[in-house]
Amino acid sequence: MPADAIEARAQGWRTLAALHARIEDGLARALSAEHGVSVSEYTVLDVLDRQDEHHMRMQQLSNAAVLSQSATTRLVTRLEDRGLLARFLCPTDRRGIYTELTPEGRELLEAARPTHDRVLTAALDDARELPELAPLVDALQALHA
Amino acid sequence: MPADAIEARAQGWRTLAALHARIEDGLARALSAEHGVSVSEYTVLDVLDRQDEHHMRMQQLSNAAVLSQSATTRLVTRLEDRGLLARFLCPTDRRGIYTELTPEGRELLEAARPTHDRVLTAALDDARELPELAPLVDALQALHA
DNA sequence: ACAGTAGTTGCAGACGCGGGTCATTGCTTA
DNA sequence: TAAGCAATGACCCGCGTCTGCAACTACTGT
Repeated sequence: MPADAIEARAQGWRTLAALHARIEDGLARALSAEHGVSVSEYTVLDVLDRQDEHHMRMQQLSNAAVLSQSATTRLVTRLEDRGLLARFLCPTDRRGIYTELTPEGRELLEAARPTHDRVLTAALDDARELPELAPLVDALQALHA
Repeated sequence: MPADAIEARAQGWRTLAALHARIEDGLARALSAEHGVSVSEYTVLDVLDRQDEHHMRMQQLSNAAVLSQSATTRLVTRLEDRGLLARFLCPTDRRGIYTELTPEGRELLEAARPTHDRVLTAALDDARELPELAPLVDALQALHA
């Protein structure tokens, strides 16, 4: 592989990392301030809600949130303590534990989603103004158009 | 703004976040295992090396690494303690502090860069196989082609 | 068939580390 | 004197690693 192709990849990665950091930071502040949840927590609630059966095993969850198994346990425990989701044993394999949103969890999610979308839009528009990030923003828009 | 445009942005963000997490995780493990530096630390070394004058002020550094001022101080201190970079007073404004790579730092960076590039390439190729990430990977490639 | 045993999987707890925030201090510059 | 830059320390949080425990699976020999 030619050297400039590698450099192009590295540069792409730096761009992606920069954009990610900006968005993540904005989301973290807004979600925490307005709804008391971290980005990971919001992600878990969101993923659970999008799930067909509305429940998941811990491992799927940790995969979706890109967290370690241990971190997932703690995150779910936090959310469970706040009454936002519930654990129940998997009937067919009692090692497994399902989690599902409670009504309170769904309520918070629906309250937080506008915040999430607003901040995300703002962050993207913001990044759109920076010459080094603008191309990636556009590419992102085009992905699911 | 139409609802499906918002959903498209949200989906784009989830894709970006997922790809970012995968790459970051791979880089973190490899850089830590093979060279004993975190991604933030590598980033700082790399940014310093790319700099025209090969030195930067703390604030620029914290901006580049997306860290708080406090975290930047601690990070620089760690690297300084390991002899990888050095601090010196900014001659024109003695409130400012410049940091620059030491020969050891440059050495480590040059040893680590192949690791970085290898893992990055592998992570991208890996993501390229996943249908939900492939389009973004391609878009990233095209950015700096 | 069946009990025994080893290995695997799913989750939770303990520990250390790096990061964020806030407040304070020491210089330096305007 | 007021404002700016960096260092430092206290404190809290959340994550990763490693370890442990319980439940399940698969293989073994009788």
